[in-house]
Amino acid sequence: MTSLLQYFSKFNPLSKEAEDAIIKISTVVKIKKNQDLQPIGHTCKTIYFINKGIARIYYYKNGVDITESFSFENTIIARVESLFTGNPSRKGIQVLEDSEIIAINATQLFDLYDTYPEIERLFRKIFEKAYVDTVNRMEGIQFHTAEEQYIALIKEQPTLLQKVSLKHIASYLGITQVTLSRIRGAIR
Amino acid sequence: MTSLLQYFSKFNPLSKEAEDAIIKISTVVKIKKNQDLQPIGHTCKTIYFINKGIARIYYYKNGVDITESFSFENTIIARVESLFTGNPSRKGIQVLEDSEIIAINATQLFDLYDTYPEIERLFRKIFEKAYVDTVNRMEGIQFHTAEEQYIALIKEQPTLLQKVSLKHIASYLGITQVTLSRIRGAIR
DNA sequence: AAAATCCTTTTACAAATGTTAAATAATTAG
DNA sequence: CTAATTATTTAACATTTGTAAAAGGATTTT
Repeated sequence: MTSLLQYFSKFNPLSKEAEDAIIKISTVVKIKKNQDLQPIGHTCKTIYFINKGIARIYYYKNGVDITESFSFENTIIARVESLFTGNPSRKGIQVLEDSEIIAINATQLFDLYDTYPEIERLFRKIFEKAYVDTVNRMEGIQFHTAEEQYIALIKEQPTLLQKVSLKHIASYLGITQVTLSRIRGAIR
Repeated sequence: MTSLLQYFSKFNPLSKEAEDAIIKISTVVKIKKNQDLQPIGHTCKTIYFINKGIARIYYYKNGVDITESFSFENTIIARVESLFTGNPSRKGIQVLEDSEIIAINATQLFDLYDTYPEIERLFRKIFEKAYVDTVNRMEGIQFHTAEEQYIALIKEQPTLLQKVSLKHIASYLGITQVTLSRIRGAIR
């Protein structure tokens, strides 16, 4: 759990009691490549922290597998559109290599907010940052070409290319595999 | 300020003292059509609530005016990618008709978080909802055609069409005016 | 090691969108 | 009210992206 506490301390340092309270509602999960951490259709009541590995949020659009986002080591992953609304999610979380994940029980976490304002503040800040990242990514999607985005992606996340299949990267960029292949060809 | 307090109460009812504390750091602004509420380049230190009117967040991409989002009566508008990071924003907020806006001083608001955990909770919930809306909109942008989005837009926000020029709607949808005209022609 | 499966690239063609310019419609300013 | 400006539509053509199918690589399974 050290990496998790270290991650937290970057947002909002916690008292020992608050740290312990979070650890008490968290479990470590080991999960094999290509397995679902959470299946499509369930209501999200867990916030995950990736200790080791890579995960993606995905869903099906007209029968086609779409990757909504990737998450890397030492980051949080959650389907917020279910977590914050209580609605079942049409999205699943899948692990793309053998991974070690910390699962934080969100129901119990939200209860802790009443006792520990510092925990509420911590997660407020964590999700504010995630919100900002999402706004910035939306700008990318909407107003940059697929080629610009692909170039930015391999610059900012070079490991992604080695670990994730191109079809997932293509759907993440909102284009087909064929178009991504063409872009790769054009760059060379 | 009644409408603002009513808006708050839907997220997290406040004590009288907390309400007063927020009112104390808020001012009412009247602003004429097409004026900037906040210009491009400034660091966002204000959260706006639209009492009356319509506003949009916009910026320039290769010299072209792009609408990132619209906001309607009885909603909050803020450039979160500046508000939460302290970075200057490349985006501006413009009003699209004569409007009445409540401006909440964000610096002072964030200070209130220490004294009033209920206020911190209120804005946590407000921005959690905004985050969810953004995630859902991103899904729309990336995986629905412009025509699907336009049809959804006029269904969900029929007033938009009467009040906003088509070029703003086009850039909001990530397409050119010409393409939007074709879509409108095809629907008829 | 061979067979089977999955991933990636390539090709040919179709469909959608962008660009530029002109024509028409609507709105604003004097 | 008219002129000027701005907004919207239409047209012709170029470019991009999608679709479907096939071929070539790579990886996994038996």
